[in-house]
Amino acid sequence: MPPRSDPQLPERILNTAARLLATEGPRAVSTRRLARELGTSTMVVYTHFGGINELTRQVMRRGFAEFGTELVRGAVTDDPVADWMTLLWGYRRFALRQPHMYTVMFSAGLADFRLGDPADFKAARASFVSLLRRIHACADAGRWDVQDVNTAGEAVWSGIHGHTMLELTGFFGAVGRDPIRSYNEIGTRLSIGFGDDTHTTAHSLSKAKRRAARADRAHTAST
Amino acid sequence: MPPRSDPQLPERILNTAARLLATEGPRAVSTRRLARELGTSTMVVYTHFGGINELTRQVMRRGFAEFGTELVRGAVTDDPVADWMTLLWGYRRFALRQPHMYTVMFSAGLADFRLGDPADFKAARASFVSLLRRIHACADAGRWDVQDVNTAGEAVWSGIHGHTMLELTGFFGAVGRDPIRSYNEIGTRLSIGFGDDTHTTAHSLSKAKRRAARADRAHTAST
DNA sequence: ACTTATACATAACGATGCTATGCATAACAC
DNA sequence: GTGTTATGCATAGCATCGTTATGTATAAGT
Repeated sequence: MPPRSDPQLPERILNTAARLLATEGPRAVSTRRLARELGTSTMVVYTHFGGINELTRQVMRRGFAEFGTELVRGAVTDDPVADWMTLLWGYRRFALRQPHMYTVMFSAGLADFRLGDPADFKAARASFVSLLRRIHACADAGRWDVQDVNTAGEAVWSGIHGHTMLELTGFFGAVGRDPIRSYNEIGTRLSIGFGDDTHTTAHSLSKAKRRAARADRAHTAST
Repeated sequence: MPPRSDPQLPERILNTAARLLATEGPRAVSTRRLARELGTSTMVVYTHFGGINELTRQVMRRGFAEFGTELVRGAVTDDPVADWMTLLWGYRRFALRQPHMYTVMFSAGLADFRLGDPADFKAARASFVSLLRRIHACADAGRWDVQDVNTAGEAVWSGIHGHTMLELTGFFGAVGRDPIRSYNEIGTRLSIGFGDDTHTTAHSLSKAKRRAARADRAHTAST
């Protein structure tokens, strides 16, 4: 019953919104800007998404999917602590590559995201579950002594999320400090705090850093 | 040369802005809303502050001052780890009492704040320094083995900042988890990770929690 | 072929930050 | 005491934002 000149207009709106978010930040994702980019009117956002908030939620859902694949990427080896640290570096890599997306996902938008349907929240929680799995492996291997995996996961997530937010706001650059060094510190102290030996933790750390460097090179080469 | 009907109008603007931020959040702090509250025009914000960003910076400066006094409040005892954990609970207490202020201070506004004059940045860093002092005490007492106090401080700050942001966005409430439990976990694992004994850390933790409960009661009684 | 429903454009409302303009007045020079 | 000057403030307007009401053209159903 409608004209529907372009059957995949919703898809194009989503792509444009994601591109504008990545390149120019959240403020560039406006109904009028999208209409200008797409050659349409501002109404298309409301016909297909119901508003700018709902559109942002859809973009966030994509972000969480991409975030999830980034976190699962790392292989499972015989060194679960190194595997865990690899996930930590993957976490940081995603945030640095998509700073605007990460900021929207975990600060401004998270509250709205939570209020939506439970399916949305599960998308966000999926990335957290992959962290829990790595923690569980460390406990199973006898490296860590973890009573409650969820609590441990929340502590780890707090550390890497806080560091990421501080790094994205430019704190480390402003005081001339190295963010990699403190990121190492978080992983190291937590691993020891969970019961691992100091030297084996250091060994796992250097292993994970080598993997992270390889992953960085692989990405920069592919793009 | 000016009429200057009210010599302390800037002060009143600041007070109103701080009140609106605390009670209704950042979106309520607009030039038109301020003009309505104060019975003036929107121009007063520009004559006295140059714009809404500069006004926000001034409000943040106040926030950091209050934040600093909250963090220094705790006494220095013969248990430096307990003193450090007391600072952590004070950190959380401030954020929960002034959620909007904390959010502006450490996410949206921090970047702008950094770009201002160095005096502003020192105000923000002062609260960080009081954290470093507590860490130094733990190392001096032989409880912790810390190579670089700054790096350790950044790791600690990342943990408590990340946890605070997650709690303020409503994450723990959404999944039905206890934020106090994971906040304990952060302090405990980091303290052990820095080299402290597991049992003495637990002892210091319970000591700090008793102090925090007392501080909470003292505040609720005074207000 | 006619009816119906709907995707989209146009236009407008209230809100935002900010700027240009004008005025009334307090502070200065004498 | 008088005149000049500079400035705090109000008014009005600009561009932008999200959203809604309205009209129209067209694809789908009968």
